[in-house]
Amino acid sequence: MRDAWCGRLGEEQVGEEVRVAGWVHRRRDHGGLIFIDLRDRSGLLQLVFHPETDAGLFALAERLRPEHVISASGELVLRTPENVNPEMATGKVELAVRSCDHVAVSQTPPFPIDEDGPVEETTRLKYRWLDLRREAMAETIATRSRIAGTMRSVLEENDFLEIETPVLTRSTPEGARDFLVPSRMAQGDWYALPQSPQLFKQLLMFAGFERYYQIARCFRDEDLRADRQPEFTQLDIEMSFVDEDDVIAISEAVMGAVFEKVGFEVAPPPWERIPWEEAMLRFGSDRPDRRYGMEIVDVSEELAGSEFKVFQSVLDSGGVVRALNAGSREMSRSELESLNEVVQRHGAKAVAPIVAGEGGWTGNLARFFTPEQVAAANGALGAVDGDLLCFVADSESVAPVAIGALRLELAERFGLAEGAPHDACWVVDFPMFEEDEQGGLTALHHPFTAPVGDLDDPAALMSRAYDLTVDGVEIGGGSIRIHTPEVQQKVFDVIGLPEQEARERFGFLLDALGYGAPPHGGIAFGLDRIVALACGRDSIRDVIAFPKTASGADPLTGAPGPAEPGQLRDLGLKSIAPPRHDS
RNA sequence: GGGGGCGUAGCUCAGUUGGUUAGAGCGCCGGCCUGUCACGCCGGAGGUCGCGGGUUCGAGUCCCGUCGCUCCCGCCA
Repeated sequence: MRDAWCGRLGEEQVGEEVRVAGWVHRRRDHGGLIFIDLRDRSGLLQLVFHPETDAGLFALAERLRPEHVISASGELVLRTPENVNPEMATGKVELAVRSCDHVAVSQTPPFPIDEDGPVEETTRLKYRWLDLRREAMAETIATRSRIAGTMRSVLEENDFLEIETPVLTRSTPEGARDFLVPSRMAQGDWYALPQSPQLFKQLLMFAGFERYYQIARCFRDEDLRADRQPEFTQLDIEMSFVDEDDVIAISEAVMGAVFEKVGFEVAPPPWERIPWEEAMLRFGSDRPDRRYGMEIVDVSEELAGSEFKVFQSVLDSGGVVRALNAGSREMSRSELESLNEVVQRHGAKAVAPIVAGEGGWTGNLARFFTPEQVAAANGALGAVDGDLLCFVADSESVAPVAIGALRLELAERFGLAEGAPHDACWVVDFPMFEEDEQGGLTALHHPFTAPVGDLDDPAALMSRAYDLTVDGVEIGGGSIRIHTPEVQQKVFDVIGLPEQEARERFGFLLDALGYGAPPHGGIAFGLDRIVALACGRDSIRDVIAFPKTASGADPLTGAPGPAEPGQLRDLGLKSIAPPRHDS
C-alpha cells in the first residue's frame, strides 16, 4: 500500500520512486493540472497530476474529493524555487504521480476537516472519527500517548511495576456516587466500578510489591464539568517504606520529565510547598494560581471597630474581612456590580469596592473609616493612589473562597495570566477532617490518609496529604496512608462509620493491616487534566478520544441506551423508569 | 437538584420595533482554467428558524412548556 510517510519526505528522497497513501486533504483543480494535498498521520504532501502522464489517471484525479482515500506512487521531485511553499513541512518537494489507486470514496464531511475552526460539540462527537482527523485533535491524542509513555518509562526506570486492578469490584467510597453493575450469578447483588484503585494499591503494598503504578480508568457517577468526565484516567502510584519527601521526589521526576517532553515550560523541580492554610489565605483556594500576584490579605484587624456596620457585624460574629488590591483599574459601575454575582455564587453577600486616593479613600463607603484604619489597610494591601481595592466580609469559611473566586475572575478579565510563566507548586499540611452539613466530620482527602496530631482531638488533626497544582489546576493528589489497624479503626470511628459497617465494607483492609503492613503512601495524577494543560485546552473532552457530553451521553454510540427485556430478565431486574430511548 | 448562555442552510454566523419572497461567508453541484497551495472566475442547488402549544390580522422575533448542548453552584479529587 505504501512505503513512505507523507510528512517525512524531503529533499533527501528527491529522485526516488515512492508510494504514499492517505486521505485527500484539499484539491486544487486547474483544469489542465490537478494538485492534491495528501494527508496521513505524519502530515501533508502535495501530489501533482499531469494530463499528459495518463488520461485515465487524470480522469481519476478529477473525481477525487476531500476525504477520499488513495494510494499513489511516482517520483518525488524538487519544486522549482518559485513554487516552494515555506508554510509546508514538505513544501520543497512534491510527488509527480504515475499511478494511483482510488481506495475509498467519502461522503461530503459534515464539517471541514482541513481547518480547526469551531464546530458544535455534539456534531463533533457524533462524527468523532472525523473530528479526530483534524490536526489539532490528532495532535492532542498523540501528545497524550507521549505523556503516558514518559510516565511509564520514568517509573520503570525507578523499579516500579505496572499492575492491573479490577474494574468490577466492590464499592470503595471516596465520597462519590458509584456506577453499579448488576450481577447475573448473584442476582440482587452489584459490582461497583472503581472510583480509584485506592484499596487495591494498598493491598499491593501489603503484598510486598513496594513500588506500583498503573494508568487506571476510574469512574464516578456525579454531574460533569469541563474538567470532569464520568470515566477518567489516573496515573496511580503507591510506594512502601516512604514518607512525603519520597513520594514527592518521584512525582517531581515523573512530572518534570513529562513537562520537558511536551515542551511545557515550567521551572524544574523541586517545586515549592505551600501549607494549605496559607494557600487558602493568600489565594482563596487549595489550588492556587500563582502566575500573577493580586494576593488576598486579611484586614480584619486593620478595619476592626469601623462605623461600617456590614463589616463590623461580620467581625462581631467571628467572621473575617478579606481584601485584594486590583491595581489601577477603571471599572464602570455595572462592571463592579457584576463582581457581586461572582462572590454570591460562593455564598457571600457582595463585594465592597473602594478606590485608594490621595490622602484617603473615595467612594460612598469611605466615610465609615478613620484615617488610621485607611492607612493600616492601605499598608497591608500596598495600596497607592488610584488602586481599586475589593473587600469581602463573611464567615471564616465563606470569605476566603468567595474572594478567591473574585481573584480568578479579575485575573481573567485583566488577562493577568497571559504570557506569564507556568507555575507548579505543592499544597501540603491539610486538615484531616472538615465539618459536614450535619456537624459531623468527613475526611478532606479520604479516610485512609494518615493523620498527624492527637487522635483524641480529631477536629484539630492534620493529615499527611499533598496536592500538586499547576497554573491553578489540581493535577495530582496523594498521601501517606494509615498502616496500623488501630489508627484506621479510629478514623472510621471519627467519620461516624459504625463499626459493623466498617467491618462489612473494609474488613479486608483492617484484616490486611494486621499482617505486617509496611508504612506506605502514594499519589494519583489526573492524566486528562495534565494533557489538557499541556495542550492548552480548557476542556478534558478535547484530550479524550471518545468523551461523554455534559449529560453523560455519547452521541456517537447512543450510550446510554436501553437494554433488551431478556437482558434484564437474566439479571433479575425490572425497570421502573420508562426507557428514554427506543431500542 | 438550582442558576446563566445557546439552538436559523452541511459548517460558522447575521437577522432591526412583531410586517412582503429568511440572508452572508465557507462547503456542495455544474462549467471554464497547466504551477496552485484557503487557487481563481462564472452559474446553481440547498431552510420543519430544535420540538410542541399560545398571543396576534401577522411570530425566526413575544409568552408558556419541552428537548439538546454548554458554563457555573451544589455534588465531585
